Amino acid sequence: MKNKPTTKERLIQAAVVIFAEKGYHNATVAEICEAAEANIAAVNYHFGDKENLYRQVWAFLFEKSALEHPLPTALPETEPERWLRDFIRSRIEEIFDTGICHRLPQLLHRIKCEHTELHDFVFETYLRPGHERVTRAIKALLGPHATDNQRKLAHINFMGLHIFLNVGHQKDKEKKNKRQHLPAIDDPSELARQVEEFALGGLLATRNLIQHTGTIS
Amino acid sequence: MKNKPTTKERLIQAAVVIFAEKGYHNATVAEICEAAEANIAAVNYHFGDKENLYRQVWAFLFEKSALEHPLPTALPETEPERWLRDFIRSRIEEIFDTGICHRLPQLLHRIKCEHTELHDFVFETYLRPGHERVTRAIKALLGPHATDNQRKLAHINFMGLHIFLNVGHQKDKEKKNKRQHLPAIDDPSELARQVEEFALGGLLATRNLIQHTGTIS
DNA sequence: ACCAATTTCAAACGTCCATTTGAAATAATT
DNA sequence: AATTATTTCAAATGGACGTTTGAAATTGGT
Repeated sequence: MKNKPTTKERLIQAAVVIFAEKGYHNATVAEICEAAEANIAAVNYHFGDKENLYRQVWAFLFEKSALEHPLPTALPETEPERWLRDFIRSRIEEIFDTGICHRLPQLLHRIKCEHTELHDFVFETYLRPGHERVTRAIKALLGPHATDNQRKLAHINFMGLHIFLNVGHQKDKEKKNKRQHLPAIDDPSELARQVEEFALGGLLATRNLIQHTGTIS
Repeated sequence: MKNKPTTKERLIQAAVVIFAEKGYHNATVAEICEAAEANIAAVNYHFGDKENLYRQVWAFLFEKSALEHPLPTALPETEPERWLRDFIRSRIEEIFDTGICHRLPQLLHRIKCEHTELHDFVFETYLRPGHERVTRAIKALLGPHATDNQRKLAHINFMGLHIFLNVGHQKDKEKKNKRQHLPAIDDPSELARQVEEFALGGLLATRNLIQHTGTIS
């Protein structure tokens, strides 16, 4: 009852881990094949080239994580504050997922660092829907007086929180021995709570700023 | 009255730009030498190797930017809110500096992406003092009830704002044609104002959360 | 058992890039 | 002017890595 996975499957599995830990450029085809117990030529045979393997890894991982850590179901416009809180929580649970799903934000962290068209491909293919729903929630929360520029900046500030948290977490994973940036995460839920609070506090303060200063036009 | 800079100086100048735009690994010695109008062997002759050139670039840039965009002078403990606001403003002015100084956050953005001991070197050599003063300001602002973990997380959230803003700004610079993440920055000061407001709003909300839920201990 | 298609394999190829080398050119010293 | 030290230069070296190749091994169908 071994049912050893096919070479192709083993390559994907190995590539998920190695791409996530080292990024696209620093990962070598040789080490992926070695980890998958496959020949050096296996990647090119089964996937054509390294880049296509990378795309398959994304497809595999994203599909998996979208099931376990989906976007909040409610409409972002109706209860924007609630929606944004749930969104953050989902992202943080994904970061600290103990299964395979934490490889997705890890991979995301990596790809943001390499300038390649792969980044655009990933954003357009996988990230845009979530991005647009955040946009709508923030628009609803800030109210009709906010300018597009103010919304964009608030969006950046909002997203920066969990994304940067992810960066810190990835760094901590890399160097287990050294001093850690993050608190020990005995309880991701409590951590998520604090990030939620910071994010909403920031957004509401932004709303106040906008309403009090008013805008020309 | 030409007074053409020495080869060594030209190499540094060229390397600042190229390292900042492409990062350490993607920048080649050949292109740096070409931009500096120097021979391919010039880097090794004047600096020993590529890595050492990189360190010299940091020393040069950091010194320059520390003069133009210094940390706030006040003690972080006395008026933490004021100090943190000034800190953010200084960082944002640096990001949008129109001279050479914007290369520093750009370089910082790059180095965070490459896993190399250079990152640790840079942090320990240049960034630690600023880091510690932020720590103290946040500690003062959150009050004595906050746990170390809560402070660490608040610190991450706070720093994430301008760091992630920098990331977005760098991305926008890379692909001028494509859709931009950030608002057009006609006025960095107004942008800084909104980030300040978000940051302090977030921190104060965090303080409220801590005081209301209370901590065991 | 035989043939054809698929998959695996070790070796080789080609490219990119940091670094070295040793000679040539230039500057500094006497 | 002659000698020495410094700097520049083109070419070569060597290593890393993605990809190709063609033969060998395995699998599937009849």
